[in-house]
Formats: sequence, C-alpha cells, structure tokens
Amino acid sequence: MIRLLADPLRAQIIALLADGPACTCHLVEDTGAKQPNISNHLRLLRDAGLVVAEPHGRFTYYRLVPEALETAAGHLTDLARRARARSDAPRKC
Amino acid sequence: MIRLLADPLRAQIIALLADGPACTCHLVEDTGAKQPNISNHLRLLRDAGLVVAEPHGRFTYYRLVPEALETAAGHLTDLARRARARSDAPRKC
DNA sequence: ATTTGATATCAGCACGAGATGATGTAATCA
DNA sequence: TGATTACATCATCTCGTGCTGATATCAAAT
Repeated sequence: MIRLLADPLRAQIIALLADGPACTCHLVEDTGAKQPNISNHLRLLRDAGLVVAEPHGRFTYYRLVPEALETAAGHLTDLARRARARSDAPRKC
Repeated sequence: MIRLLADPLRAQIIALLADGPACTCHLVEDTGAKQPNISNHLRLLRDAGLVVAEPHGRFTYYRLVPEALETAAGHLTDLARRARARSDAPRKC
C-alpha cells in the first residue's frame, strides 16, 4: 500500500487532501493534471482504502483516511524498531 | 524517499535487513534475485541513506538506518494528524 | 602470481504504470 | 426537454524503471 504513496502526483493529491476534503475539480485545478488522470489516481487510492469518496450532487468529495496512513507509518516504525534491536546481530557468511 | 520503499524487491531487502545486518550474498540467496539486480537496488538505498555499506574483506555488509525509516514514518503520521484536524473543513466548489 | 570468490558497474532490453484523448454517465440548470 | 457541468471509464501510447548478461574490480586463498 506504501506503493501508492510513491507516485509524485498521488503524493501531491494526498498532501492536498491533508488540508481537508476536496472534490475532483479542486485537485485538477491545484495539480494542473488532466481530469482523467486525477480520476484514475483517485480510483487507485480509493481501492486501497487511503481515501473515501463522498458524492454531493454532481460533485464528489474525497477525504483522507488517517488510519490508513497511520497503519503505513506503524509498519515503517516497526521495521526501524526491529533493525535497532538486531543491529548487533550480523549474519555469518 | 518513500518512493524507494515501493518496489517489492527493495521492500523485501529492507525486511531482510530488519533482522540484522547482512551481506549481498545473503540477500541474493534469500530473494532469489540475480546479484547485479540486488547490487543496483542496494546502490539506490545507499544513495538515499536508507542503508549503509560496511566492507569486511571481500564481503560487504549492509545495515538498515532506523532514523531514515522513522523520518518517513513521521511524515506519514504528520499527514494523518493534519487530515484529522481539518477533517471538517471541506473546500467550497 | 594465479585463481577463485564477492561485489560493483555498464549497456541493452522488456514490460508496466502513468498520461492523454475520446467517450459515457449522471446531476443540475436553462 | 435540451444543455451544461462534474466526474468516471476506456483504448492507446509513451517512457521510465527494473531485470539481465557481460565485464570490471578487489580481496582472500592456493
């Protein structure tokens, strides 16, 4: 799921959504990317549970799911913790 | 830098290194990937400061840098925190 | 000194992911 | 109803990135 955070445009979308829910047109305007492109990325983020879509009339608001980001963060923190704990246990060749 | 954690093979390398420092041959053996491939990935991880190389004779031990992972984790946690704080401030269309 | 083994580097290729244009759908407004 | 707006989906193309084979380097072993 961290894989999704790698793409620059997706990272920008997530950063924008961190400032509060926004609809597709906002993201298109702010990023300068074409609308189908944004929609494609939003679909991936939605499928991964990183964002949720909230239809409001003909607008679709997208909202970040903090828990998903925290799960990813926890994964990285755990790797760091394990690395520290086993830092003095190199494998033998 | 999170970009580097996206690739599956690099993620596997990092997971292996979280169990303690290991040399290239270990990673080649454990992942089943070809040696030049592993070396290429290690180079990228090294350039990004995610791992450090420690030459021991003709072996090269690689060690995870926990601080780098924690920095990435902190970035994600911060995004989650901001998203929570501004969750009820949707932009107007 | 020669060989062997571990690793790094380089050039070329192949494949997949992102970008785009065209089109479809649904909701609002005239 | 027809027109317009916001968004989603589809087909296609391009281009970057990872993978590989060949080769170079350097250290230990013989």
